[in-house]
Formats: sequence, structure tokens, C-alpha cells
Amino acid sequence: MPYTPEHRARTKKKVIDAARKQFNLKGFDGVSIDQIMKAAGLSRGGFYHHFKDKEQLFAASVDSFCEDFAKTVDADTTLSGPALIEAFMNGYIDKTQLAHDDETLCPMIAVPSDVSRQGPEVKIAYQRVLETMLGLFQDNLNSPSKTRNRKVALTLCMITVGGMVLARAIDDSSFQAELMAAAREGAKNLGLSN
Amino acid sequence: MPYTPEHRARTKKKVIDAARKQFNLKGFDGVSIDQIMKAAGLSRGGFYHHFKDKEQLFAASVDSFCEDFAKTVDADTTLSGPALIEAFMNGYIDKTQLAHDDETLCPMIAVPSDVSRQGPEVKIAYQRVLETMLGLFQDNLNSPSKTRNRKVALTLCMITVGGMVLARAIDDSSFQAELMAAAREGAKNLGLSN
DNA sequence: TGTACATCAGTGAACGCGCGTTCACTGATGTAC
DNA sequence: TGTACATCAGTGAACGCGCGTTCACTGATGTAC
Repeated sequence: MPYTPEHRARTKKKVIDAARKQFNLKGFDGVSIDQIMKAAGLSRGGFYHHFKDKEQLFAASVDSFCEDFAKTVDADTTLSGPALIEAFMNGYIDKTQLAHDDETLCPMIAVPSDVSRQGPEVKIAYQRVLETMLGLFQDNLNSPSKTRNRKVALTLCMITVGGMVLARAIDDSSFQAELMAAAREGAKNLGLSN
Repeated sequence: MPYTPEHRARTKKKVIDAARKQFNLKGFDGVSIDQIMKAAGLSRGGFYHHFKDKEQLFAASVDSFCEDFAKTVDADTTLSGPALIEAFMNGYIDKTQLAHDDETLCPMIAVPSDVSRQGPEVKIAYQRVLETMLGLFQDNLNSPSKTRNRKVALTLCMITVGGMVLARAIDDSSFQAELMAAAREGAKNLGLSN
């Protein structure tokens, strides 16, 4: 058995990491396999040793974000309740704001339209990211009604994602800033009044 | 002067209408100029008599939706205030829900990621659509504070667009339904409590 | 009223290019002896 | 310990294809006389 399984896994991860950045930046159709493999320091041909096709890589890249995302969410144990929600939301929005040519952007915000045109594998990966965010909100809302908490958590997800998606699709930077601010505030009000 | 200006305008409109459907369905990169021209009953070569390039057609197709959208918004004079907001929101969400292979879908929901990768012309058209929806909400909220009304209106836009965008990017139809319902309810609460 | 003409909307072949995917191969590696 | 070998990760040329755009043209039309 030449090469260790770890070597193979490491290479695969390099490809996924390169793909994640590029897909977020340019969309599914905006990047070629050639570009991704080059960015990963490999050549075109090796791609199909690791992935069935381009779509499977896209799904893997969304899943890879989800893993990191879940880790970040679990890592912050110093806060809880509405304070955690607010801190998380601010961090998430800040990251988006800075991410003009950034690669750490959340795929929920960078590629929702691309995902909506893909098959189940990609959509399921996307849903996992959404459920990660949703879970964080749901678990840190303080209403005694679980139903109520879930509804508010859903609304928080919609405000966050909707606000950032809209902000990125317009050209007017002061309107962008207004959207970001309204997302922060709207979310804060909802989280606290709950 | 051969052909009337009206003839030219009518042809251009046919191309824009065909483009709007297809862009919404398959995204900017998912449709070719050839396909659009064929759908409009024309041949490839004539395209550049009407548009500078593909991006300009994309902008025109978003603008074309905006015109129709503004007309719909102005047309409904039987309702006003929160009742109008609720009625509008329900209609908008219903349309999205039915629009699996539909062409009347709002570009705010169908193509935000595509728009975020385009130049200013397209983004400005997108912003006009957003401002149309925002204006409807803002003008029908009853708080005496205009600032407050604008903030709530922004949040309503984020919930509506965010909810629909998320619903279209996942595969689980019961989760989809939950998102749609939460968008309706979240929006209603916000509109009424205001 | 009838006709010659200029205009330009519309045609379709052609351009160069990059795409996703396949494939015959090369060569680095861990294992067996 | 040293070597021959089998495995398979990685290479890069090649495939067929469709893309956005250009261009020489055709032919339907409104206008001038």
C-alpha cells in the first residue's frame, strides 16, 4: 500500500479548502476544476481520484465549512443565552462585512442561489450549515416554550442571512451599512424581547 | 427609416422577457445567449443589436421585473396599512412556493448570489427591486417614528428574502414549509406589534 | 399611385477559448522477502 | 538490511462541446420622388 491513507486525506483536504475559497468568491460556475487544482498545488488530472464530479466537490466544500462552523459554535463556552447570540451575530456580520474578497465567508451567504440549482447532496450540506446556526439560536433563547424558541430562532436565521445576502447584492455602500445595522438591531430586539 | 421604433422596442422586450425567465431558473452562467434568443424566437446574431453584452441584458431583465413589481404594488388600492403588508407578503410567499419551475419568481430570491458577482449596473437594478419592496412596507407601517418604520421595513425585507432564499437552498420539504410559515408569522408579528 | 433606395433588424457561419471529463502514463511509496 | 515489486496518487495531453462575441450578409420596411 503506497502512500498512507493520511497522505490521501491531506491532499483531499487541500483540494476542498481551495475549492471553498473559490466557490465562495466566484460561484459554482465561475471556477474551473483546473483553477481549483492549481490553487491546491496539484494538476488537473488528479481530481477524479478524489471526487466523482464537480458537484460532489461543491457539496464537500459546504460540508467542510459546516465542520469549522460547528467547532466555532461549540468553542465559545464563556457566554450563553441572549449574550451569546448577540456576540455570535456580531462576529458573523463583522466577518461578512470584511469579506469582500475573503474566503472565510459563510456559504449560506455567498452561494445560496448556486445551491438552489444543485442536486440533493449539495442542498443537504447547505441545510446542515443552517441547522448549525439555528441550533445555536434555539438553545440560547430563554422562553419556556420550545416552539416559541424555534420560531424566533428561525426568524433570527432569516434576518441574518437575508440581511447579508441583500447587502452583498447592492452597490450602494451606505445602504449596505444600513442593512447590516438593521440586521444587528432587529436580531437584538428579537432575542432580548423573547 | 425601416421598421418602426415600436417594432424594435417590441423585439427587445421579447428578448428581455425570455431572459428573465431563464436567468431566474438557471442563473446568469446557466443560460446562454443562444438559448435566450431561441426562446425569444430569434437567432443568436441579432443579440448585439440590442445589448452591449450579456451582463447588460441581465441588468435589463432585473429592471423589467422591477417595473412589473412596482405596478403590482401600486395597483392594490383597496387595502392599506398592516393589512396591505400582510396581504402583499402572503402573495409574495405563495408565488415563491409555487415557483419551482416558474418564471414569475422575484430575482431578489432567485439570483442574489449571481447579482453579487456582477458589476454596478446589475446591482443597481437589484437595489431598485429591494427599494420597491422596502417602500411598500415603510409606507404602510403605522408608527409615528419614520426611523422606526424604516428599520422595521428593512427587517421585513430581510425576513422575506432570507426566508425564501433559505427555503430554496434546502432539500427537505417539511423544513421548507416551516421556513415559509415562520417568515409569514415573523413578519406578521413585526408588522402588527409596531 | 408606383418605384427605387437607404436603413438597419435579423441571420447564421465563424472565431478563439475554456470547460468538465477521460485516459494512458509515470513515479513515489510501503510491504514482502 | 537491502531490493524487487505492486499499488495508486498524481500528471498532462486529448476529447468533444458549448460558450460569448464578431462579422459579412440578406431582406423587410418606411420614405422620397
